[in-house]
Amino acid sequence: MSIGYACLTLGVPFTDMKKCLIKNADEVRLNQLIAANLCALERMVDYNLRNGIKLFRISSDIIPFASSPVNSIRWSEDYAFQLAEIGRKIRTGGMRVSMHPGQYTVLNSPNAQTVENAIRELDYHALFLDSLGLDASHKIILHLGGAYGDKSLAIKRFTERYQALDDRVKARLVIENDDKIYNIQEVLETGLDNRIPVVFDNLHHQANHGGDGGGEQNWIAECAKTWGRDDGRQKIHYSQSNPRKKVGAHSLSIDIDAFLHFYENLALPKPDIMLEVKDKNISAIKCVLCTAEKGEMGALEREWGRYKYLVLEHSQAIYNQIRILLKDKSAYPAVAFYRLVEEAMRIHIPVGGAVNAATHVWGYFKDCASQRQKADFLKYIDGYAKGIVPLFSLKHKLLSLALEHKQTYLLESYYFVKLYSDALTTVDRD
DNA sequence: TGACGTCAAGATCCG
DNA sequence: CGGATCTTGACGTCA
Repeated sequence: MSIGYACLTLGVPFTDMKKCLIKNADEVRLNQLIAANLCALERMVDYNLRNGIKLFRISSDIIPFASSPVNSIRWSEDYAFQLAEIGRKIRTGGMRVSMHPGQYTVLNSPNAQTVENAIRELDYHALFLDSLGLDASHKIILHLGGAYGDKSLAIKRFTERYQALDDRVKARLVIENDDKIYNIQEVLETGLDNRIPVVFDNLHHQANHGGDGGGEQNWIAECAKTWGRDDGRQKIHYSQSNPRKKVGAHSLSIDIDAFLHFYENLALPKPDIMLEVKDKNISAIKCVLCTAEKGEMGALEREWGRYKYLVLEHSQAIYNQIRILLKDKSAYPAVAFYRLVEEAMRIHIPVGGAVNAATHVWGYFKDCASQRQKADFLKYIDGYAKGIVPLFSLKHKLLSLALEHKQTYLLESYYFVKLYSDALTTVDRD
């Protein structure tokens, strides 16, 4: 059983996917982007393996405009060496990857051009995974598509077009219930009829119920039957909703107690679990460490190193509690640790806490920073305390310093993860 | 015709 | 000029 995350790796430098506008997509630009994105992918794979993350979704943006005529680069040949090397790391590390074409890849459309585009897009995804040298257990996930006023006809069109796909695509394709149109019952029927493995998505299921087939654990058990010998372990998608946003929106982070409740109810053998959550790899590590059969204290201490300034700015008291919790090196209090982290994150940042944390982080630079940088920092922290400078501007200054002075420990700190700062200022209530 | 979802690029503003 | 902030793009379906 593996737990993983989708597409983006937060808090790890130089893992961003680069893209461009279609009007700027000439051969030179596209080659730059492909080369940069493959480097980024390799960094993500390295990071995942360092952190025990064995499941990962590769962004469809990895090769920009791959299925469009604007991109005529023979990337699978020109970058064969890099692709093979990344694939070798994935295989030898025991990692499983997947890809998920977006909501605009619609195989069952009545529009012939849309279908042709969808087929090209699926061919691209299969070629990418083939170029990594990975077997058919590394999947491509797709939704059934639109309803067009007649679901059974639309499913029939999906089936016909599925059957006509290239064998290399068919070997990898799996289908998933969506939150609006096709519920798990309909997807499961389609999967059984066509021998296509089915991915159960719990949040889509909440939004779009199917039939009376019992609870989500029953559906997961039914979906298990669609996974054949060459398909690898069953996969599911797990996410929690963000109560501050409209229904169906993914949560900022995974609530560990709710996750463990779900996890413990899973029948054996447990499926691979792809988390769909805003804080991506950060929640993936949380769930990996909290379900580890024999946890290593070192891994927990590395996590604490990444969380500490973030926790400190929210609550000095919880910061102190975690330090005490982690003193006993013979224990492995992963769940207790994450409960405290979550509790800290629910506390609104006090000005004093933010100043305190920023001052701690500044401590890394006080010997190496120039006079100008020092004056700059003092100006920012003073401005923040007076309410003139926003907190994220102060943090941005510190992040620039960390980059310039190559403080790799700080660069991996969750203190700088923009998502957590944004969440404090963004209110999107429905 | 706009909302949907997503992220970074691109555009623009500001000091 | 560099940094901060706002807008656009790329896709297809559906109300």
